[in-house]
Order: sequence, then C-alpha cells, then structure tokens
Amino acid sequence: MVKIAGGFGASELFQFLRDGEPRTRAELAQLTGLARSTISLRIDELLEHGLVTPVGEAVSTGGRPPAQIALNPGARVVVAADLGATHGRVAITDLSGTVLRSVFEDLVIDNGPEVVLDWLVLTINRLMVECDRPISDLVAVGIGLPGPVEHESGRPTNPPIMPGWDGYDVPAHMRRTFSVPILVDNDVNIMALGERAMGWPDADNIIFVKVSTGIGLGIIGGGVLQRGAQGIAGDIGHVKIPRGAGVVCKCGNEGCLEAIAGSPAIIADLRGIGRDITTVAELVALVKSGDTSAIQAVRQAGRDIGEVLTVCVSIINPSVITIGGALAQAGEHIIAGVREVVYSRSTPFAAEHLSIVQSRAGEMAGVAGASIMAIERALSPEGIEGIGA
Amino acid sequence: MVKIAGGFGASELFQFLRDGEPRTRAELAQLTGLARSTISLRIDELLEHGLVTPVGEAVSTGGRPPAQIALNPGARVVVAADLGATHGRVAITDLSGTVLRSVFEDLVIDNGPEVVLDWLVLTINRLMVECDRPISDLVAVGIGLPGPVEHESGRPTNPPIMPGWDGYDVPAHMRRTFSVPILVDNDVNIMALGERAMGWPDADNIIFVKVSTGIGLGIIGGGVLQRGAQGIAGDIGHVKIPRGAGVVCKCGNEGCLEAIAGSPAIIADLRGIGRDITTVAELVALVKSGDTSAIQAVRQAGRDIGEVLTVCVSIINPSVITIGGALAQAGEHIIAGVREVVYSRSTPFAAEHLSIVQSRAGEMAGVAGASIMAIERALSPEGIEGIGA
DNA sequence: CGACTTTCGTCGAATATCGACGATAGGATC
DNA sequence: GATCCTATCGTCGATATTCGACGAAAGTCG
Repeated sequence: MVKIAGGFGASELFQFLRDGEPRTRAELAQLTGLARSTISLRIDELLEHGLVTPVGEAVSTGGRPPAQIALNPGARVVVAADLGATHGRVAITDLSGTVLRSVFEDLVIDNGPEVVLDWLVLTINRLMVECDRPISDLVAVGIGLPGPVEHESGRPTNPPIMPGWDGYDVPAHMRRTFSVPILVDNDVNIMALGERAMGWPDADNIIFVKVSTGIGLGIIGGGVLQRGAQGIAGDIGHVKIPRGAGVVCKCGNEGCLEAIAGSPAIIADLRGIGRDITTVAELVALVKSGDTSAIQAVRQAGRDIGEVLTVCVSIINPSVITIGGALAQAGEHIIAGVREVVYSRSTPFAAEHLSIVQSRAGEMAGVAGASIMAIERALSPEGIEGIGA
Repeated sequence: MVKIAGGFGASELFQFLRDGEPRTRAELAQLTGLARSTISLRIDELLEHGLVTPVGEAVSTGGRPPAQIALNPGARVVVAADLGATHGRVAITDLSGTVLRSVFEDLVIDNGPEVVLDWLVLTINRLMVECDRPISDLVAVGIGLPGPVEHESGRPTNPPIMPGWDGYDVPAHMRRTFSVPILVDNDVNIMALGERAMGWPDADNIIFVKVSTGIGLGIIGGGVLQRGAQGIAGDIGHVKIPRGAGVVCKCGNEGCLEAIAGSPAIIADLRGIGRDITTVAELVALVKSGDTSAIQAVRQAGRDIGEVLTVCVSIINPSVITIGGALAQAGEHIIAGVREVVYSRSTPFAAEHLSIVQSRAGEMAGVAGASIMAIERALSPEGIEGIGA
C-alpha cells in the first residue's frame, strides 16, 4: 500500500531539516505544531539512522541552552555525473552537495549507452572505494546528458548527437548495479540547477546560458526547472537571427544562432583570417592572450546571443541571466556583448532588476546540479522513507 | 498557531475529492491509506458542511453497491472578474467553475481603483442577490487586470495603462467588504488558466496569446503559471521584429511587435487605403465580410506574431499555443499566419507535437481563469479550513 | 427464494500524541 | 562562588485518534 496520509512520521519531520539549518526541538515544535515530546521521539528516530546530528547548543535565553539539531550531510552520499560529448565528470557528494571525490576523464559519448554507462558504473564503484564508503551509503544517482531527455522516464529523445542513445532506458541500466533512484536530465538543465544552488539560491526565475559548441538555455521559472512538453525547452541553438542570413546550419536551415555564434563558427571565422586554432580551448586561450580579432569575434557572438536573450527576457522575465559553458571561460567579452544588446533592447522595467553575469558555478555547474537533483529526490518524503526513516 | 502537521482531517480528505470525480469510501481509503471507518467519519463531517454530496451508487461487484461521494459544486460560490480597459465581465461561479450569473458592462479603468473597485463591489452584491445566495456563500474572489500585477500582494506594478492603479492594494480594498481571499493577476495570465481548464486540462506547457490592442502571452510551464520575477513574463508587445524597422512605437523604441501587429496599427493601415474603421470590432467585421485587404493585413499580423512565437516555442517547448483576444474573433486568418511561420521555422521535433489553434474559451477565458484561480485558493487545505471543515 | 458478496455504521481495542513533572544545565544575582 | 531563576530535555500517565472486527444492510447470482 502506498502511504499517502497517515501520521506525522520521522520522514515528515525531516523535511523541516532539509535545508541544513540547525534547529532546536522547540523551533521544530513551533513549525510543525506538534508537542515537544513528540518531536523528541522523532528526533531520536532520525538520530538512530544518523540522518541528523546534534550541532552544539544555541544561545541560552536565560535557562538551559537548547540543543541544536541539523541535517547530517555525511550520513549518505549521492553520485553526480555530468557527461559531455567528449568528457565526463563524475563526483560523489554528500547530502549538502559538497564534493567528496571527483574525476574528470575523456569519454566518447558516441560509443553508445552500454559502453559509457558501464564505464560510469565502474567509475562510481571506484570513487566509492576511494571515499571509503560502502555502496549501501549511496542513495541516489543524478546524470546529465548532452541532449534532450524525457526526465520522467530518463530516456534520451531524438538527440542530435549521442548515436545509439535514442530512447535508451538509462535508469534501468544503472539500476542493474545500483538499486537507488536514478535521475537523468539534459546537461544544460542540471547546470541551471547547479548555478542557482551555488550562486542564486533565492532566485525563482533564472536563465543559465551554455555557450560552447552548441548554445542552450536552462530555465528555472516560478522556482521550477522548465523542461517543456518534450524536454527540449531552452533549445535556442536553431533560432533564426537576422545577421545569419545566408549562413547554412548543419540542421539544414539557414541563419541559426548556433551557426553564427557557436564555437565552431567563431573558430572557422578566425581560421579564415589566419589564426591557427581548432578547439574551443585554443579559442579561449587566444582571447585571453588579447588577440583583437578573437575578442571582437567573441563579443559579436555575445551580441548575437543577446538578440535571442532579449526575447527570452520578455517571455520569462528572469531576475538573473548567467553565462556559462566552455566559451564563457574567455572572460567578460561574451557577457559584454550580451549586456550591450539585452539592456538596450529590453523594457526599462524588466532590465532594471535583471543581472547578467558570468556563471558562478563554472565548470562544476553540471555536477552541482546533478547532485542537487539526486539529493532532492533522496531527501523527499518518499526517498527518505526508503533510506530507513 | 498555524496548523502544519497534525492529523488527517476533513480538509485533507477533501483534497482527494476536489477534481469533482465521484469516489466510493473504499476508493478513498485506498487512496489515503486510512481505514474505511476513519474515512466515514471524515465524510460525515464534509456532508454536514455540505461540501460533498452522495451521488447515486456505483455498480455492484456482487454485493451491496457502494455509495459514491463527490464534491458538491453548489455548496459555495466564487466571484470571477475580468476587467479590461473599457469593459468588465463579472461572474458568479460555483466550485466547478460553472457560471451561475454574469454581467458584461462598460467600464473605464482610467477612473482609478477606488471608482472601479467600488463598482465591482456593488456588482458582486447585485449578482449575489440575483443568484439568491447569501454573501456568506462567497469563499473567494479572483480578479484579472489589464496590466502587470505582483500576484503575491495583489498590487498592479508599473501598468502602462490604468493610471492611478500603480501599487494600489486591490485585495485590501475588496476585503473592506468581503472578508475572503482576494486573488489578483494579469488578465492574460488568467486567460491562460481559463483556456487550459476549458480546453486542455492535460497540457502542462501551454501558451495563450492575446491579440488585441496589445499583444501578450500567458504561459503555463511545467504545469504552473509563469509570472516571472516582476510579474511581466509573457510581455512580448515590445519585442523587436525585422519587419518593424523604422516604425515608431508609443513606448519610444522602434520596430516593436505591437506597433506593427497590434490592432491600432492594422486599423491605421487599413484607414490609409480608404477603409472607414476605428474599432477592433469594426476591423473584425470587415475581415468577416471578406475584405481582401483586411484579411491580408490580419494574416500578416499573424505572421509577425509568429516570428516571436517561433522563439517562444524554442524556449518554452509548449504542446499547445492558443490564440485569443478580440482580434482572434476574426476567424482563422491570424492563426493561418502564425502557423505559416511557426511550423516552417521550428525544429521538426518541436513542431511535430505542437498544436496551434484558436482559443476554445473565447471571450470567457478571462472569467474562467479568474474563477479557477479563486476556486484553487478556496479549496486548498488552508482555504477549506476557513470554510468550515 | 436462499446463499453469497460487498458495503456501511458502530464500538471496543490499539496506537499515537499530548501535557505535566522532575531532572538538567546554564545565566543572573548578591 | 553559592544560590536562585529560567528554559530545555526526557519520561510517563492521560487523552484523543485511528484501527479492525462485527453485525446489519443491500444488492447479485444460482
């Protein structure tokens, strides 16, 4: 039987401690409306499972100082995996999202799901051993993939890259080894989650822009991640922009944003005027070296992206836009281009409270978000139930 | 004390009956995990308050046929008000959203909040009398206003029209007479709510387009209404489109969508070639009469709006776009223009499962949405608590 | 028409929650 | 530094709520 109603058990009380803030029993009684004695019973239960710990004492208000209870982040761990086209980052984090151990390795997503996910399983096992943690401490796995994912089922859908992954049941594969919840999502989506967690915890409307080979948006609107009807919300790489007239995109259309402002386009342009670069890393290095043409090209890309973001601002009305992805490593030039266009085109009221800044989470945005996604599930009332409370 | 935890009272059980579907006691026991005897106690409580009623019997499965219990929509009523710049529609609806009585009257929003809201109060009182309902049956009021509203506080913020309304505490004014929850939102937002309820109950990602004097979007993403950081999400009237180059908008910029595709622009164009029209209604009539120039103008407006909607599709990835507002009354011409652009520009995958259709709720979208918003609040656990369960 | 099946309402039993009380651990006062 | 005061903590009996069983009720099926 699925327990929906029923009493106020330890898992329900635990929800009031999820944020990591230490609280006294009295505070919890106030919050929940239960008697202090009942709270104590629940706390004992949670203490037994190690999910919470006493955290010193609060200041006395004239009598015996109240003991503070807080989430014990080290009680369990989750896996956060951010898989790209050519690299993968896998981390073990505790329940506060703190990375305990991580690896960044080459990886060929084109090898297909069997090979890649088997590698992921091995890597997780290895990291768990290195952390000196039994597998039983693992309570959830979050995975980001470089393409559209139907989040409910965890299956990639129509990915433009990732041959062999279309419709593959990623959670089922992972559950063959780890019998815990497996959460899968688009890499840009989890980056948005990570970015919010690390930099803008109070922002309910935030847009994360990934600028790299492709250009994509992770959108948090009304406090929740926006995935859209088919999991392809934020897929702005093939929006048509005026400056792209005549430029053919690999998607078959012409004038796509990606075909003008994506890193391959910028690199090709710079090669055309004699710069010997082929990778994004080399492009970033060239910009950082102060090469004027490269700087101009990147700034123009920022302007082009800004064209589309201006419309996003009108539609979503975010309070923050953060720019991340490999190309964002090249300093403020892209952002300067974005700002130039967005601030001049948006209505004053919308622009007034809008921050456009570089990603604070940087390269860790992906694993941070995957970790959040996994923790969120693990600590939910249903998840906690499974853990043992 | 705010009751947060505590037992499973009648208000909690009520949540399982909110959808209006009749259920047997056994089904409710299954759903909630409570014993049948406990369910019976709660049902009795709800029956006493009249919030639910027995609805015949379900088919016997070999024994005594189970009695069906369902929400009693007539138990209470809510007020739904859709106030525009020059007209207002006010309705009394039951808890299923069925309109019991409504009026559509001229109204000058420029008269300011005091005058307009006093009129609203009088109108509500009159309608309640006409419905033969005591004021005590009223449990919530939903109001839509033609401008940005900070929904949490119910105050208009920086409205481009509605002089005198900026920052006015609408709920406080209404509560002077009706001590019930007062919900206020942008008119386009409530139209989106109404449209979904009346036409697309299962769509979690839907865009409602209001095409009239202004052009705005009501966006439901991930199942929740998207309001944005300042309540101006979906405000696409001043997005720049290429065809608008050189056309000055009343906002001061040039090339705004509204300055090209809004009804004043279309009317001005048609007057320029000798058509004697001044109002939207006349424009609609002209289109319906088969005037080729008018049809072409409206279709072109559809294409212009489609330009912006194409970007929306990439960003939001909706499953439905519905076109409403005064101009949408002019038949399929606008929609044809929108489809023309959106379907040809969007990625095949996004376009494949996207329906672009005329509003099903039509002129009632606003009050339908305001009614939903009010009912939603009234039937929530906190709201029901206040009603008496 | 009687046996069977399933639901409904009631009531005692089981369980969970509450409130009070003494113990505990500091701060305040002299 | 000893004593009083205050506020929290853990325990335990009292209380309220929920459960499960039982008989009555209301149909179906043979």
